[in-house]
Amino acid sequence: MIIEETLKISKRLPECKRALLNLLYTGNWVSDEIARVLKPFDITPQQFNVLRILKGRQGEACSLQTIQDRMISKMSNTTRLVDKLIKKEFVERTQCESNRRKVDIVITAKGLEALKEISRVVDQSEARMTDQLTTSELENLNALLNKLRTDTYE
Amino acid sequence: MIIEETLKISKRLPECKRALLNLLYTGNWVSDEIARVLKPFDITPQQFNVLRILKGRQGEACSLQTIQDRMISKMSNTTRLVDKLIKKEFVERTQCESNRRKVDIVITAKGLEALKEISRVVDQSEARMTDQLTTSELENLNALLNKLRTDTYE
DNA sequence: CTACTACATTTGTATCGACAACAATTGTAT
DNA sequence: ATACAATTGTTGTCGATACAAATGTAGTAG
Repeated sequence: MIIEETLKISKRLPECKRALLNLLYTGNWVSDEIARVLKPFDITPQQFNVLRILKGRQGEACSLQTIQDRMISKMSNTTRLVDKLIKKEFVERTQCESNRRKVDIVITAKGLEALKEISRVVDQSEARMTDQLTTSELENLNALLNKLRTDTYE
Repeated sequence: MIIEETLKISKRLPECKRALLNLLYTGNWVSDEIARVLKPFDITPQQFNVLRILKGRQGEACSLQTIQDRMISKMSNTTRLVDKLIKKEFVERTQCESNRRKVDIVITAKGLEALKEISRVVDQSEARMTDQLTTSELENLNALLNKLRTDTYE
């Protein structure tokens, strides 16, 4: 269904507005679905994202700044996001030795375990959401999104 | 720049995960930019979206439910979002005559005026964000996003 | 008419997030 | 060495948001 139908917009939009609208709408469609499957595990998409980032580091510690940089949606307050993960005992925080301004965040065994379990249903959900597109269409989509973000003013 | 580079992900992701990650990241990239240009006008993307929806109705009243349905990102509390627009005198709320459960929301002259002014800078921003893609690439992107959302289970 | 269900919005509450001020540490220039 | 700026993270505050319960209205079955 084209985006104007979905949002019941009467007149046809210029292609540039259509694309951005479609991108935002589809992005929300995806993140709502992810949030929905995460809900039973009592974890937010942001928290899940952080756990994945930490797992990707294979045990190596990570500063808040590094986490921030790698998050899908940048946050203004990573401290308190990580606090929630500490409360759940999914991560641990220690002061960094070499630079005492920094903190070292690492994922715990419990965090890895939880991540593994949650990833199963997220993977399923992700596969289902993309099953309308072939691999080459997905590649095409990736290429277009990358090109879109190539801002000459940056 | 490919998404793994941008988010510094070491291993190459399966195409399906790449696409969803890219979609979410690029969606945030767009909405952050829109929020940034709206900021000086002291209006949120959501509020701006509602004003555009109401303008699209050409003076015809709109219920909260209708607004909700047409919003890019669905909200759990449209009442209070509209309250903010009322406080700014951009919209007016009256009880619907034919069905007193509903409320009629209409955009005011002041709201239309503000929307017109704000739209100028938003249009510019939108044009700039998409200037890396040709019209046919934008059409292609739209088609892929539409196809992605074609969920067989809905 | 009454009871019951569905609908549309509002309100209460608890959490989340943005933003700015603050604190601690490190780097740098004189 | 001292002063100043930059980096990194934390905390306070306030507005935004999600979610559930409540309110008021409409439709419907008996």
